[in-house]
Amino acid sequence: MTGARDRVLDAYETLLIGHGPGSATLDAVAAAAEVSKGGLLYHFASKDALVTGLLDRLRERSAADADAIRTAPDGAVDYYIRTSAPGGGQPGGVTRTYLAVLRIADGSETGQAVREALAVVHAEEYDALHAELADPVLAWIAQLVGDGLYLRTLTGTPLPTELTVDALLARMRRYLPDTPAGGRGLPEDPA
Amino acid sequence: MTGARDRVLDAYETLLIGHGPGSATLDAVAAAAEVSKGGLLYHFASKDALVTGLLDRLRERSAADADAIRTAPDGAVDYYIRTSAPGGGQPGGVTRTYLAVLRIADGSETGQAVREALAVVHAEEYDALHAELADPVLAWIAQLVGDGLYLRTLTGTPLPTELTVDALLARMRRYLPDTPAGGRGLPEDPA
DNA sequence: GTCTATAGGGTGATAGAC
DNA sequence: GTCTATCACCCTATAGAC
Repeated sequence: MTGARDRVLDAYETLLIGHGPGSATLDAVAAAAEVSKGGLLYHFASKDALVTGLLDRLRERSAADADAIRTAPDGAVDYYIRTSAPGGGQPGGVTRTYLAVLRIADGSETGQAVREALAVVHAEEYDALHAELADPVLAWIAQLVGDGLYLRTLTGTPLPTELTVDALLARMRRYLPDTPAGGRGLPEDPA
Repeated sequence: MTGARDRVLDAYETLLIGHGPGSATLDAVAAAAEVSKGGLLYHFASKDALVTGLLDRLRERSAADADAIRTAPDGAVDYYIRTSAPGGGQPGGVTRTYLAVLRIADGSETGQAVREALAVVHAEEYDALHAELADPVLAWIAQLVGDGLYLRTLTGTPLPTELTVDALLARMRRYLPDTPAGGRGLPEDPA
């Protein structure tokens, strides 16, 4: 049985991703986490505290993910693109938390803290990609492609049917100086 | 003096982009548009109608922008990337409307209509890029890079200081089959 | 056409029992 | 630690004056 605190954060993430910030009320979060509203407010004294808790989780997971990017067996770009694509995130990984936090990055007062946390995540991702790619512009392009995929997930727009992440990666690999050996048997790029 | 209807939509966009959907209440929109709440509700009978009005504007502007992409003097990619970068959108252009609509793309009932409108925009952009680039995967990469820049604008994350849109475009141009002649005197890529 | 006033529903937060 | 009950507030939408 996982702790109530984590269940609450999981529920908050799920509601933010699936139904947006307007539906992620304290009542709805408590219900989804199977806690009473009072129980929720025992763990997180206010809605701001709930947001702060989610940001803390984001920072933890982002740091762990930066390591995962650096040590990914098929290379940083492969890992980053795959985890950015719709459905690519693991439960418990950064991706879900990141997508949830994106939805509360508004211009409000607490939104400021959210944006600062996101800036840190972006910088960590970039550094991890840069560590493998050396070329700053190339690292940036790789990150932007991944971020574009995040935006697709965010809006729920399906990927064009004739385009696959494998094809995307195969093409990007062409532009990269030299990714670590082997690979996972990607299809050859037909173009 | 522009019509009240357009002023209301402008104000709604501004609030969505600057302070998020939670702050874009009818009161706030009316105040920002310098109309009374009753006056606002005369033009848009409900909040849903306001959203619908914004989606209509998005569709109009997206169609116009797809043409602009196709006829851009420095090429489709140049145009798309530049208008996607933070600060690249013109007032009255798609970019602002698009960024505003992104914020209301939740999983609610009206959110469904929002997501469908966004899917149309994405498809139109892709087709316009594809028309110039021929290669589908390349068109997709160009679009994703632009979308990554949108995500940066959305979260307010500043671009890494050593990275400029000009450098990004110079590098991407290398990968493109052959962009229309001339260009705007872009700096040579130092790498 | 544009406004004021108000009804009705929902949200965040507190108090206090167990 | 977790729950129920309740308050004060804000938001959407309507009714009706001008």
